[in-house]
Amino acid sequence: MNNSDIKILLVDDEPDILEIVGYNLKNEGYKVYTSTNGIEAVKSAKKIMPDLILLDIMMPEMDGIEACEKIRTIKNLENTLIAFLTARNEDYSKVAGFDAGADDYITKPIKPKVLVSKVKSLLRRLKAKNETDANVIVGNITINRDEYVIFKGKERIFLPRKEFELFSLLTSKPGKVFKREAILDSVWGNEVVVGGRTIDVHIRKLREKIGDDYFKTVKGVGYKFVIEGTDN
Amino acid sequence: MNNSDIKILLVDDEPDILEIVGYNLKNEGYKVYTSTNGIEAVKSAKKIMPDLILLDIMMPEMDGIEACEKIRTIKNLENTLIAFLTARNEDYSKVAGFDAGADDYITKPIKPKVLVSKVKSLLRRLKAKNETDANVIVGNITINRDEYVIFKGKERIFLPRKEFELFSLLTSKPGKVFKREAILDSVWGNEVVVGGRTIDVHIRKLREKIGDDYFKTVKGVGYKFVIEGTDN
DNA sequence: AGCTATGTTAACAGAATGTTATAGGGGTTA
DNA sequence: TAACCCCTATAACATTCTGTTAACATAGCT
Repeated sequence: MNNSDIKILLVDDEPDILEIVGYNLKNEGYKVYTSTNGIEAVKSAKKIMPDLILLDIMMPEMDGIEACEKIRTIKNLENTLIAFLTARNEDYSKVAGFDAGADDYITKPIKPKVLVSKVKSLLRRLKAKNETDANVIVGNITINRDEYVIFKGKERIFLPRKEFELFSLLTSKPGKVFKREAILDSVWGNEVVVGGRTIDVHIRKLREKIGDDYFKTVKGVGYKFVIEGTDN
Repeated sequence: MNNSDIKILLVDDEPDILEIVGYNLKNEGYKVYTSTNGIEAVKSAKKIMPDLILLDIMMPEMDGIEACEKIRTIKNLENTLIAFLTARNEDYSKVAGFDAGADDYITKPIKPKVLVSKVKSLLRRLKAKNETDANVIVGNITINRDEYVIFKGKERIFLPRKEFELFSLLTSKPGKVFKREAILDSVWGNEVVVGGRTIDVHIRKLREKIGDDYFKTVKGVGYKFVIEGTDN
């Protein structure tokens, strides 16, 4: 993503701030849009779909916090980052305690370099956020390797390590039969030797936690994961 | 920030060094650029805007120290790290005492592993530097990196360095499980070796100060930070 | 029935982590 | 400099959880 593809909405009631900050951001190649109050900001945000919104807290009409809350309710703006601009001497607690859905705050007076640095940092976070959503989805099951958690629909299921690895393996190719030997190799490693029933017990636990129907036994061969309903 | 986003400018008049060092750095996924003298290096630096410059001291045309000083006067390169490459028998004091603005120095002969390790360490510092001015908000927790202070709601909590670093890391991606190994790398540095229980004790302290529920253990893997209430 | 492969359960052992206390390093104050 | 405090790491012990196994049950096939 090129900088010129990145849209930043800058909201402040002081024209000076808009100018200075806007100038610096444009210099970095970002597309900059501005608003001077909360109401306008919310409208603009809907239209523009910015990647990042810099929001002054103290504003006429609608203050930054309220605006932030409004924006957070807009579906398409879920992935938009929001950072508050606050005067240094404003009580942190005002900001900190406020669960308005902001991702960061930047203290005034604003130093251009610091600002740019923060913006970059924020956008890196956005990028990371988008990239790491590398969740595997099979049927109504979602596997999040990052968080070591799986979802069955909206139900969150925690699996201990070995179970998670086993599940991970089976779901990596739904419908494919994994031979016992192959499972041992993959989950336990070729060096480790465990008794023959160990796999069965783990399958049992998976069936217990996730549902019997997802795991099909192929006698004399191994196991396979099948997507709900289908007989893959 | 992915490794492939990181640019390293390598400056030395010996082609062999450029090749060997360059090879090792590329292997780590960094983008590597080279120059063979100081003048060229300064020009390249302006264009490339590298994250890190490895600068030989003894060079024709313009030596490393002078080049370093020039580079330090360039605005956009303020955040660039510079490390000197020095022969082991050169007087350290010349280098160390020299206030040319270098961030580190690496002694020749260069051992690839040591080099890579140092580079990683330097880039960690860069990252830390960039993130220093980010006040992150996650759930009802606010992190002020400038002052090594966090807020839980309106409660102000002070954390010592290591604890803060650890907390900082975990909160950088709420929900994500950080493996012990990764935590050591990030908070302690890959060179430092500390006992296995150290992480646990630090986690313990964080739990004590911030709340048990925020830190979840994933046995055999690591720890993750979860936002209050949610089970992320 | 008898054989084989898998299902199921509970219990155990050890690994992994939780917890507390303590020592040493480094800095600060009197 | 001594007395003190804080941070950090480690040791030592407590606790929890996982992985494995044994033992028995069941199913399908010849």
